[in-house]
Amino acid sequence: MISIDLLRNNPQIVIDALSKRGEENNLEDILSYDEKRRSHIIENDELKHHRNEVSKNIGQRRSRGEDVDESEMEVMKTVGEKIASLDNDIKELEITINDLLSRIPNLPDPDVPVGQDENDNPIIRQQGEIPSYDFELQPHWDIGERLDIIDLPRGAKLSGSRFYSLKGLGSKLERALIAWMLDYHTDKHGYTEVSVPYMVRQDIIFGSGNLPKFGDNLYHDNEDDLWLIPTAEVPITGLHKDEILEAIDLPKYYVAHTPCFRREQAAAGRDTRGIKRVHQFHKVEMYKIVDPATSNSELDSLLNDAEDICKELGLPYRIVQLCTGDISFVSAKSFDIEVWAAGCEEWLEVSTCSNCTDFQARRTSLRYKPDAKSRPQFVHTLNGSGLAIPRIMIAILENYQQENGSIKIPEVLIPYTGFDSIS
RNA sequence: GGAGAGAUGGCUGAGCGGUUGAAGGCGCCGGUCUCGAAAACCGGUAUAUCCUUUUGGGUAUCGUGGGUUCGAAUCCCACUCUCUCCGCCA
Repeated sequence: MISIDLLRNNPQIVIDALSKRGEENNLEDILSYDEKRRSHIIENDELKHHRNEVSKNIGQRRSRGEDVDESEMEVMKTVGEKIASLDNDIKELEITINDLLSRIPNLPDPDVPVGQDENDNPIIRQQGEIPSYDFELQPHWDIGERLDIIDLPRGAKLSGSRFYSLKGLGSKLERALIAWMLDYHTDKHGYTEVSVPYMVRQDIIFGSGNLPKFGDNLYHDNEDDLWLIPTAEVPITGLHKDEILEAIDLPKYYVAHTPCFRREQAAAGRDTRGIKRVHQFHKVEMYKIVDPATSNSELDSLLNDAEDICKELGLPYRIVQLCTGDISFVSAKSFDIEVWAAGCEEWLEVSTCSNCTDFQARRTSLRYKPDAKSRPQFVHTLNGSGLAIPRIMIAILENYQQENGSIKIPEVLIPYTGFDSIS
């Protein structure tokens, strides 16, 4: 949610920032509803003030045993009716304003390169050489079938297309990756591990910015009105909803493993083979709640934390900055990490690290007091995958192929897998 | 799923329908005292929103949403959540 104050006082700043994202919004409507709302509040507050005075006075006279004229109360009854009707108008205006405001994306950071779509995303740096192989490489879906560790047909039998099943050492590899990543971020990077529900209430998923605009991409349980999380970012954002933190509580670093559920309606027909784009996958997610002044440097360190995982696994990767047209709805500034998958010969997005500034904090009402005397301020929140498991599995399977058809396990994982190759 | 109890400020805990934004206690902040500290004493200590914006003032908020009333923390209804017991269950 962007700040209504900013929109009121500096509409041009908002318009310019949004136009860099290629967004057109009916900001004039919001401003006129806002003006109407405020004028109603002024009128209503005066009426309420009047009513409070008269009622208090009636009470005082009653307690002194004086008579109170019935007609006086008749007059106040009509005042009460007027107040009720204004209350109602104001509430409706606020719902309208809130709904319009909640559909406006975050404003991009001034540093973010201006562009239309992913084709305008600059590559910031590349780490590691793309290895060359003197034998023919297989894509992961062939490897997985040949080694009997990924079972796509049976995954589909259970749940339909874009679901997969793992088996044997494939399952163990998945489990090892999750455990290792969690340990790495908690031990080496100072994150606190949290376990959170995978289904959340509507207000929680609104807070992270996935509703109202992106409900199509989510699974929803009608029976109990709960939403399956598309990422751990959603419940972690909600963890401190409606709280006012102390300055010494910041920064908070959280890491969580959860499954992620995505309907991927918009991606129909894309990436249909293998486990690159699926409806349910595991992910280790990093999350930061920070002092607003520090959020961009916190983004750099978040990105480094995610990169460390790629480095430790020995996977070549590159950092791509998302341009204004490609950053997500909630983000002010984002970097993607893409690892090289040697078998299908493409760069796979395994993490997006984002500074969401105060956008989610506003939606979820998450504030802090800079010091004991000052008023509460919104914190900044950041999130990034650390990392998405299936795509990392793809990269490991494809990049660590050996000439004899086996897969070598990266050194750091062996204590977790208990084996050093899959054959 | 059944039965019962409860929800008040950072915490604890009062609150006959009428100066109750809310007693008392604890905590926290500032001050007095002190060489310093503790103790004691004095003062302050919620959030949102609107108007003025230096100061200040109005309104709303006692789980949430409705209702009764000139006036609701207090009465009525619905819902949510927490706790206890029974049942079921990984």
